[in-house]
Amino acid sequence: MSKPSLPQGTRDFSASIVRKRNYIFQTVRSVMESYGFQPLETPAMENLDTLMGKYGEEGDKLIFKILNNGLDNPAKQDQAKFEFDKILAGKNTKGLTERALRYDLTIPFARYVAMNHAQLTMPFKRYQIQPVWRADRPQKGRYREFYQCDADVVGSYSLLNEVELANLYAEVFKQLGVDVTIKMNNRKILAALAEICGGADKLVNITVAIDKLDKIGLEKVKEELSERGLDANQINTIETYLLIDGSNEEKISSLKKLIGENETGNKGIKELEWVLNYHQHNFVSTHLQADFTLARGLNYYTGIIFEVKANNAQMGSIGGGGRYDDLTGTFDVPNIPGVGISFGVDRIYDVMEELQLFPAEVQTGTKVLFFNLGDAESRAAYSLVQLLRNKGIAAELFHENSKFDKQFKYADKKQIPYAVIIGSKELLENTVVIKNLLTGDQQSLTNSELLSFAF
RNA sequence: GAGGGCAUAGCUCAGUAGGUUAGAGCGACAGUUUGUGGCACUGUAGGUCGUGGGUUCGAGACCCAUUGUUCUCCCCA
Repeated sequence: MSKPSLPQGTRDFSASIVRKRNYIFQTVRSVMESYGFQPLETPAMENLDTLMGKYGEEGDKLIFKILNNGLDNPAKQDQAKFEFDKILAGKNTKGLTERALRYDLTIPFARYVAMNHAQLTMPFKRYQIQPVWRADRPQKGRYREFYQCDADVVGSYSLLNEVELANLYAEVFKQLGVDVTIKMNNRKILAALAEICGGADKLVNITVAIDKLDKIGLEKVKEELSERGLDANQINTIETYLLIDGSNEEKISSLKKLIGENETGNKGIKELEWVLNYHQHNFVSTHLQADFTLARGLNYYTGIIFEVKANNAQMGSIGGGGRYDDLTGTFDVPNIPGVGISFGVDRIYDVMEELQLFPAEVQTGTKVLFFNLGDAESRAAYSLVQLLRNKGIAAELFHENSKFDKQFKYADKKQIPYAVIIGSKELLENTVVIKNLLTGDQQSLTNSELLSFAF
């Protein structure tokens, strides 16, 4: 047996990391619950049909497929070889694989809504926190298994959803202590820009190029636009658009001049203004920023789009989302609109680690360690341990009758704040010695005093 | 899909121009010290140098291949 190892792009999480990650999950979960979102969990695997073709050609390649069982059955080997040849010819894969690991949470959610829409109370608000898998080449901050954390509302066209989702973002990051900017734009505004630049068919080219602005800079974006077939005049218009700056109000008024009478564009501006103004007098408004350079790569967005950036950290977006019109159309259930957001848990973790935002309490494990000084002594200790555990205090009895030295070291390593010592003398008197391992102070307590001790 | 870097003890890494018996720190274990820890000191264990070939009198080091890992680009979270 060779050295055990981990599949590429996966990670083990040790205790302190799990605790910190759970702290993020719990915060997100409790805020989502307080906004009326309900939990949903879907299977790790979906039918391959459900996933294929939903993420574009590149995405299809990154779906982890699960090999069918029974392919090694001698009676079926000819069939298996025949199916394999079909795959080599680029044809269907049913004979060898018909299931795959979930690639994101959105399509499984759409599948769920399509299957259950008749029973669901609309608008339906769900959140989902589960791992997803991608056969991507791992690199910094990118893994083959990672968690997504999504909240979506389907069956409602109301902009109040966007208002609440912006609020939800602000609330979660306030609770986590991360100072953020919530950037907002509207796909309708980008669509208007495309129309002004000569045609709606240019929309995808324009959004893909603009999406890279942060990364590659204005000049490179212009080059890319040129490569994608836009002429100098059109690029000039886009540049004017990208250079719009100032406060939210100033930006919108500049944009209105540029957009002019374009109907889609004005609708988009109106929606954006409405959501921004809704938050005028609360803590959310200081975080909201109209940003017309925000594009987002995914093409299914049709209305307002979001992206969250941490203000004090070098890090890409730590959250994103937007409105899409026809989530379940691909499953033949038309006319269910939706809007959703997502939290980038791994990146949020990195930001919080960098800025040291995890509270110390996150790490507390065992509160008290009972020393083991022999069979009779440890029996007395064990019954006290159980009583403390029943009171919700994390307690342990050291399992070996080892030297003091060793038991102390165990407590140190696990950062256990209290030690309780029951020796022959204490055993006779029904008392314990409790020692604060940080200060070194110790005192003698009766057993009943120990049970009401403030740990 | 394309292109780089790295691979030596449980962990982090040294290892000069190829030359005897491959080192350090941390960690583990034991002792100083069997009812009071963290420190200190002393000692012990732990390596077929990722794998397979090749060059050489001689390879941890050089060459080729292979596997793993990591990073960049594409794409994405």
